[in-house]
Amino acid sequence: MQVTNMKTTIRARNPEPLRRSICAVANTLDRVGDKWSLLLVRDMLAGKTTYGQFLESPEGIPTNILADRLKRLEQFGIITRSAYQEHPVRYDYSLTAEGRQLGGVLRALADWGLENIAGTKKEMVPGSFVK
Amino acid sequence: MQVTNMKTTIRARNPEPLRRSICAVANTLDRVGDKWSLLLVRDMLAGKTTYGQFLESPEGIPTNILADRLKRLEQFGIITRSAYQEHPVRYDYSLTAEGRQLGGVLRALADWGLENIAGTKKEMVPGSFVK
DNA sequence: CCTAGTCACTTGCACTTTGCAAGTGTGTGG
DNA sequence: CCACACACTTGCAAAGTGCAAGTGACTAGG
Repeated sequence: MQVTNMKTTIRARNPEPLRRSICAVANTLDRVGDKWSLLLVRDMLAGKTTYGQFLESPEGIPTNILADRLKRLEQFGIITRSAYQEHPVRYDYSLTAEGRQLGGVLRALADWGLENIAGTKKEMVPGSFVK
Repeated sequence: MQVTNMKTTIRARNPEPLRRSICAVANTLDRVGDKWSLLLVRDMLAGKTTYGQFLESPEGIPTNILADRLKRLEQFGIITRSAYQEHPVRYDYSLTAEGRQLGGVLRALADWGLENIAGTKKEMVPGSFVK
């Protein structure tokens, strides 16, 4: 079918890999709309900064997914990586201003869950969602 | 099909299939934290109600995913399905009060995208996010 | 009555992503 | 030299996604 080839051609030529539409919601979901990314943002808003700390969260993110998500979020400009020591080099991760703005999304998700899913709790450091 | 029946049976019997943690954010993401669910909620907030209308959205959801997500969202109590005509039976879908409360999440996602992703637009019917 | 068309799905299958376990590289302390 | 810790990377099976094609119920046209 021609339509499929067209789509592929458009994708290959377009510098923005897979933009599903110009909708702000869809584009945001393409960056952080998966099972893990926003949980990492949550952890960073709660003060976590290192690979090891992210692994301690109760949801139990797999290590390969964690490494991949940290890369992605850095590419999107949501987090930054910097060495906090040499010998051996150890990196920590923290939110950019852009990433911190996701606090609004996190707050909305938490509010909805608290109101509509029994047994959920707001486990955050008090005030961490409040910019 | 046996597999599908199994899945359905397990879900029906087990009120909470896979709870990753008690965190409100994580639980909300387990319900709507995928690539498509929140776009369907967006469409319904914009006034769409039928299967065919959801297919018209610019993101191009595959039909099998659409059918699956409508089932899931109904099971979670976020949407309801009802026949809007007999002969032939045709169903339409609309948000429950619980589902409409996701408007807050959608608004937060849209705000973030508008501010941080170039070329995005708020394509919604004016005021549709504002409860 | 036969054919074409619409709507709402379902099915098949290739491809992609996820998740568990195990391994790797670079260092420190004993 | 050995054990250990941290921060990853790799292998591979299982699950999820997406495209295309098919199905069933019905309707309108010739």
